[in-house]
Amino acid sequence: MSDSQKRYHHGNLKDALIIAAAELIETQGTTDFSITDAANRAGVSNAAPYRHFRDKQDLLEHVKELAFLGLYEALVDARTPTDTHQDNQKTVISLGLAYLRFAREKHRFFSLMWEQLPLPDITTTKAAAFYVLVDAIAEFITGNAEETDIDSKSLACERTASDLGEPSTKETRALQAATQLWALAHGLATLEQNELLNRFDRSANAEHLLVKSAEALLASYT
Amino acid sequence: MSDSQKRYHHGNLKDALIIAAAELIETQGTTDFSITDAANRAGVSNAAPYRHFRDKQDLLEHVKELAFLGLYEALVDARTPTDTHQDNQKTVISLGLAYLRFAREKHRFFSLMWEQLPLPDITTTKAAAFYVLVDAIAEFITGNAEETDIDSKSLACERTASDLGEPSTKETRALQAATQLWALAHGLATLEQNELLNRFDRSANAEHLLVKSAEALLASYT
DNA sequence: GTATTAATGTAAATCATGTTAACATGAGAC
DNA sequence: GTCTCATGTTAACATGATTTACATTAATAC
Repeated sequence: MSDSQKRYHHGNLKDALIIAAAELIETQGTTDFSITDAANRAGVSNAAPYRHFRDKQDLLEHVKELAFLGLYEALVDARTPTDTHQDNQKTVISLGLAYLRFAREKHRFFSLMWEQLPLPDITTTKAAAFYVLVDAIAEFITGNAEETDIDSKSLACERTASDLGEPSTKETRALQAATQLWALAHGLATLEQNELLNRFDRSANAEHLLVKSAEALLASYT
Repeated sequence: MSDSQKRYHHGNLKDALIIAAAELIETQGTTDFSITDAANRAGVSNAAPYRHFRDKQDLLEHVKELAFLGLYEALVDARTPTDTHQDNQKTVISLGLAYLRFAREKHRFFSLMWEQLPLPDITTTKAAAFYVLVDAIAEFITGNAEETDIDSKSLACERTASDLGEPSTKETRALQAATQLWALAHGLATLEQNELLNRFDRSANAEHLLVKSAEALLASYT
């Protein structure tokens, strides 16, 4: 009982439940899990979760938030220091590849992230992940690496829509391009998971298609 | 009791249940429905569905198949007779726009279609819908309208992977381009539903982004 | 036509699970 | 130390999926 001695109060049950739920989703093939299982895994009774979450959906939202954090981190890790315009393009593409990799390796999470209807408010981490891509593309368009402290993992999402006011034309173009790239990567990942990718053409390959498409799209911004 | 007199046997319960489930999904905002509700709506007891479906998941698969049929039809309807190469590009784009429209108007279905894990086998209608796009792009690439009876709604999917053998280079390119376009449209639709599209740039617009992207992508095939 | 059989429906029971209510415990404020 | 609130527990309860035993009808054989 060195560490796992039963205390009446867990101490950090909320996070433990989120992690337990995430593990269950990853372990069992499905995006569905039972409150009871998650509670047991966290070592508490099946009613305890209701002290921390309104209902199951609420817990699920927190798992989703965690998933978006994972995506955000995967994208941040994929960024590479850039010097030249050519490197900037490489960075953008490597973000796209990281997106594909994330969708493949965490495909249960990836499904979950887009499963339910839009919440009233966009999640913080969702915006943050999006902005990683926007920033990279903005640098590509600007054509120089006037970096925004590329190493820090601090959430880039402090910058919300209201902060922006009217976005500059250059920023608008970056947003537009980022949306196109995200859509592309997202679609490729989804098609791959649904086996529409190499069903008819065995040689089809998400990475190759992404690079080819990204080049074509970015070319229209040069 | 002109028509709705209670007979012990329903007559066409299987289809009735699929439709009932589809209606429930559309009516209630959620992709979740209860077997009981579907059964009641079809006028039978809650156990009757099990004569026609292994379990709820099985019924859901059939609803999904119906949804893909709807997509297929939406795409077929969006095709336009083509004469010139320019028209061929318009057809491709109009297919993309139809995809966006479908996702918007039937968004519960659209979510459902991509929700679960890949089935062991691709659904027939999924392949058919995909081939509508492939055909249009093949015509675009070929540069002439050597139509494949454009009016018939007969499922284009008779042609399966095994029929294809080694696809020709031209066919491979069409498949590749179709995949890119589908991915793009799918991603844009998903981002729109998740409100990532115009969150930061109010002027962002799925249709506009699709046209712009499609032009850039198709340009790389000319 | 009538008997047999398979298909299809019902009612009732079971089981899992989300959710709530009433009560218990313990940590920190005073 | 006592009070109080946050946090857990146990014991219902409700919903809904699924199964079992039985009922009804359609189809088929004769």
